[in-house]
Amino acid sequence: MSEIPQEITHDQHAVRLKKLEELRATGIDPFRASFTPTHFSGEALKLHVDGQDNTVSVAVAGRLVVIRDMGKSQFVKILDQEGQIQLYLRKDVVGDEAYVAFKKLDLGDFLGAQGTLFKTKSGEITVRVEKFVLVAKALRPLPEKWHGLTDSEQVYRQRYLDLIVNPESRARLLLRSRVVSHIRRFLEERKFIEVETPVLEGTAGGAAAKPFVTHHNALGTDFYLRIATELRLKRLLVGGIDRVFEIGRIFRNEGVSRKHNPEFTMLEVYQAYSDCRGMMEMIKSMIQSLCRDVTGSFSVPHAGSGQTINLAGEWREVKYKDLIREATGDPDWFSRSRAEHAAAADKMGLHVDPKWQDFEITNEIFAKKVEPTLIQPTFVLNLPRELCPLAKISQEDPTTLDVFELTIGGTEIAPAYSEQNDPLLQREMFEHQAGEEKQNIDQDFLLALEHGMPPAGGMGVGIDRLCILLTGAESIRDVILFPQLRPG
RNA sequence: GGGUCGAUAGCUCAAUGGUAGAGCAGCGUCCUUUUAAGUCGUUGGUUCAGGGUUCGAGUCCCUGUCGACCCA
Repeated sequence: MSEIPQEITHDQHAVRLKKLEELRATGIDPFRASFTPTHFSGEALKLHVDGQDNTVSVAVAGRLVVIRDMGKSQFVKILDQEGQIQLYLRKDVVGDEAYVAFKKLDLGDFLGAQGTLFKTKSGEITVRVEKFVLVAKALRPLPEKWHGLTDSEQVYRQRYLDLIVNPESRARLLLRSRVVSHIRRFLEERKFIEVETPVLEGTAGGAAAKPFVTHHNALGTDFYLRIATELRLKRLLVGGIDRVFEIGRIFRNEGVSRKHNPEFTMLEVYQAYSDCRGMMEMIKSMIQSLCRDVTGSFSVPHAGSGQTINLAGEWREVKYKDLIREATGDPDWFSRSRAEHAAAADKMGLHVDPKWQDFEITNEIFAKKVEPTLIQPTFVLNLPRELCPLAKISQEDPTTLDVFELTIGGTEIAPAYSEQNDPLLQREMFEHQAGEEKQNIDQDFLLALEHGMPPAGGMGVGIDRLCILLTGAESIRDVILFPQLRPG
């Protein structure tokens, strides 16, 4: 797109500036008017009693988004936080002078209006305006009313316009706030305590990801922006906070795509005396309560597959190794050599990096051939032990971990572990990490573990991805108010 | 990082290499229950930027900027 105009660049802007000057010439400062609404639009609409027109008086305020001028009367609509409400103005009610002033208003202006509620012929509850005031002038026009704003760049860069003219965007982004709020209440009811831990860290641990680096001038030190909150929250388990969570912004210095924003929001929850199983119950209850209380539906469309995701009832549980055996059609997959795995992966059309270790080849098959097919909610259990150094080893199969990955719509929504609390084993797991992706070792975290950490279940939930799932959005950018773009 | 596609009026979109248009918005008119209100008239363009080809470029070529999608 072209640059956002800063100067007077078109006639509509010039016309509005002229109107502003005219207002000021008559002693009105359209940016200093005071007005106190009594109700939001949604509240006002509920006050009308059927069959009793013009008995309830309200004062509402909002942005003028529709004008239907009918000569000596007008129907207009204003938009506030709760949505639109229609206003009806008559020349014989407000008076000649005020009516002329009203006609000079522009779409986009903020308006305060006081009047009584009635129902129109076609059944719309409307405010019959007695008094109004221009509370803030808009100097630039709104996007087109029917198509709204479709230019994706402008939608993201000028989100305020998107919110004004695209009701579906507005609903989707506001739903996110309700999701987060609901999660807080859900966890608080279960006696979890919300904390805030540092974004700036000396060691970026808790995950394998490239961090952003920044510099602290006074301390003369580089810091990393956190890539997970895990190691801080586990220190709090050590410190005696048995049920703890953080809904925190995480930063990863990696690609930007439909599924990735460099900063995103993750819920991490840790519960002492619980485990991976406990986390399974919790995530299922959490998501199902969101369906019940926030979105109002247990089924969501999945754009990629055309399927409908059903979040109700019990969710499938399946072991990682079984999924791999199924995908490769090889019941003895895990007793074969790296060379055989590489050949098989190649045959499946996958690119195999020669540097990869054996488990990384298998995991590529999982990522490319298995995960995308897991549309309905699926707990993938017993991941190979190389994949995460922070989880407990499974007792039934010591080559695997006591963990799950909840996958819905072909995307990982929440990984969870029975947390490793053996400090010696933890150190060993860190030091013997395999493969390309290695976590940094946080020595103070190991020291904390040596003081003793209760057994615990822990889980990370990608809030952005959860919102994509719940809203049927096609991109992470559609659930983030201001997604990252190249500076324009 | 690589590939494909895109950028034209405030917005949404047209325009065989040959005079840049429409709808909405704006401006002016008519209309006192409209629902994308309707009616009559009308203003508005550095076609993303910079080069090139051509008698002639919104259109073809090159470079760049920004975006979308796919791949790594």
